[in-house]
Amino acid sequence: MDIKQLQYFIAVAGQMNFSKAAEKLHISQPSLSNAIKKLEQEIGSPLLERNTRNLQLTEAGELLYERAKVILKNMEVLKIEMDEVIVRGTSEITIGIMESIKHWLPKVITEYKKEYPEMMIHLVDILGSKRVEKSLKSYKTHLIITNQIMDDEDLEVKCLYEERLVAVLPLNHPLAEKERLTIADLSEEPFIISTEGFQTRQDILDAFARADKNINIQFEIERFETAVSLVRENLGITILPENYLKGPTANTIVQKEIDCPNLRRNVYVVYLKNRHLPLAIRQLLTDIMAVGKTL
Amino acid sequence: MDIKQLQYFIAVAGQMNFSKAAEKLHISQPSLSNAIKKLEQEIGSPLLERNTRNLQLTEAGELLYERAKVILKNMEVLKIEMDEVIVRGTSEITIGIMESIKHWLPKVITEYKKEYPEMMIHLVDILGSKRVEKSLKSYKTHLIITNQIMDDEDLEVKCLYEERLVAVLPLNHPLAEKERLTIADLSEEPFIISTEGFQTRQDILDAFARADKNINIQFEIERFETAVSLVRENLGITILPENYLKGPTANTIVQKEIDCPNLRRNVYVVYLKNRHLPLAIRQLLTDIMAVGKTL
DNA sequence: TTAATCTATAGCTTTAAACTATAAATGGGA
DNA sequence: TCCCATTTATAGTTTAAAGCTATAGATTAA
Repeated sequence: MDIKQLQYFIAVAGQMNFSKAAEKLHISQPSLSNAIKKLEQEIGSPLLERNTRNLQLTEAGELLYERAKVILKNMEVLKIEMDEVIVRGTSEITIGIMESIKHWLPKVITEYKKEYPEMMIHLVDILGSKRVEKSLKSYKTHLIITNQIMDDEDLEVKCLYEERLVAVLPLNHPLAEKERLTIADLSEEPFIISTEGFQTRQDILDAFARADKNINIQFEIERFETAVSLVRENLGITILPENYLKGPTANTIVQKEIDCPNLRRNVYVVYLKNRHLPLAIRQLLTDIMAVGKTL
Repeated sequence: MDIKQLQYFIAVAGQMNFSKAAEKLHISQPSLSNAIKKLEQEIGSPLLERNTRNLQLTEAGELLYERAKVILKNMEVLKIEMDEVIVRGTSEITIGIMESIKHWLPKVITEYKKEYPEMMIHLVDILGSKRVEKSLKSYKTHLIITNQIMDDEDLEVKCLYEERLVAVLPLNHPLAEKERLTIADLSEEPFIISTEGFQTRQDILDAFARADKNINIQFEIERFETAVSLVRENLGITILPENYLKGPTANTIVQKEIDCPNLRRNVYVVYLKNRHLPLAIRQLLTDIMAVGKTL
């Protein structure tokens, strides 16, 4: 029983048709028939009930199909890992990011590039917790930086830093004059919030619920940048992570601390626990993890 | 990258010697050298640092070694499962048991044999919780019947029945006359108990601890039969599951209920969650699980 | 330097996996 | 009912690769 035989069998069981499976495998139909026949002899039992019209898996076939899929998946992952572990002239790394880390990630990458100039870095936007999991488990991204709270035993989650969420108001907004701002103050204002699936949306809704106040949602957005534009146009107010507001944006709106100790979020770096990360990527991970201290 | 190549590499990495690995694999040394060379070409990186005196794994070699071991293990398990799923004239099943189920297991097997007369049944004694886990995970036993409390996510644990633990006294023992028996009554008596690692030992010690009473251990035994013999010879008293005492033993000692609601134990059937059990074994499992209702 | 030990190379043989051509089986439609 | 379309199996041949033996080359210990 070798890998090729399992691949052939998976193709037949997947297509439920020898001829089409053979085509997909780029071999002739008789070769495939022969290969399956040999596999059945080796196992000592038929795997398929053949009929010129219908194919059907036997009990043994069903079992082999389930198990072989897992083994082939492992082989695929092995190939990916072996490719990555090889020290080549140039190598690649893919990081899933969210927009609100723009204030520190470029600096970390600049430093990293001095040590590893040959590394090609892909930055991919990842939205929502399900995509975090999927992106990592399909081996598409090496690391993901997110504020999504992940609860999956296959994932390693490291907290980078904690930051406050602050109110964002248009210039000249009445609330900007107030000494102290509470959830109650924001309750009746037209509110701009992230769409379903974003952790920040949940954090904000939780804070309003705990304060037992209503929230008057008028806009749902996917990017903080959109939220800031809407605020600037006097269409509503919002709550954003304080670090996101650093930089040129700062003078175009008013940001104000809110009297609410729970209005905070954590930023994590997440990766697959069992994935082998080559040295160059482990180094970037270390650099990223150090960012919490310098912030 | 196929299974054979991985096997060859594992052999070399395990022996750290091409010639000895070749011998173990029953192929010539040049064939093995060639095979590893081809594997390295395919992967695109050396797996071993060669020296006529010392071999050493490269980083890629280390990674492949770890991953390949898992894949080969999966292949082995697959072969076992495929062998078992095939309906042959005669087939085998191995059950791990403890002695204290002799009062019902033979009956279940008698009934089962009427339906599956061709099944060969191995009964193996299993002592202690670590051995339960090991025996299942090495695919040596299909099912284990035990009172050990197992906490392992790979294992499926089904409770068959609950039974009382009762005091076992020699004939004419003064305590046999008492109307009601408590832990306190047993506290100073010379006590016979199972050795470390048995659930029943823990259950008894827990009961004494909860009652805040001393236990005067004089004998440690591995089999309940031994305990009963010692009691019969007036060397001490003990506590055993009530069902164990059914049958001819019953008249040679005195058994007495103890005023202690926690002095009970559960009997479980345990098997590997992800193992494919062929129909004939699933049927026996069903028969065993039905025993709790008839008891 | 030499002997011992180990891996690599060269050239040959054998095995098995692929191909093409064709036969056999089956079910649907004329 | 019979024939055709579809699909899998068989036969025979070619090609590729995996194995073998013999031997060379490299390294260390004596």
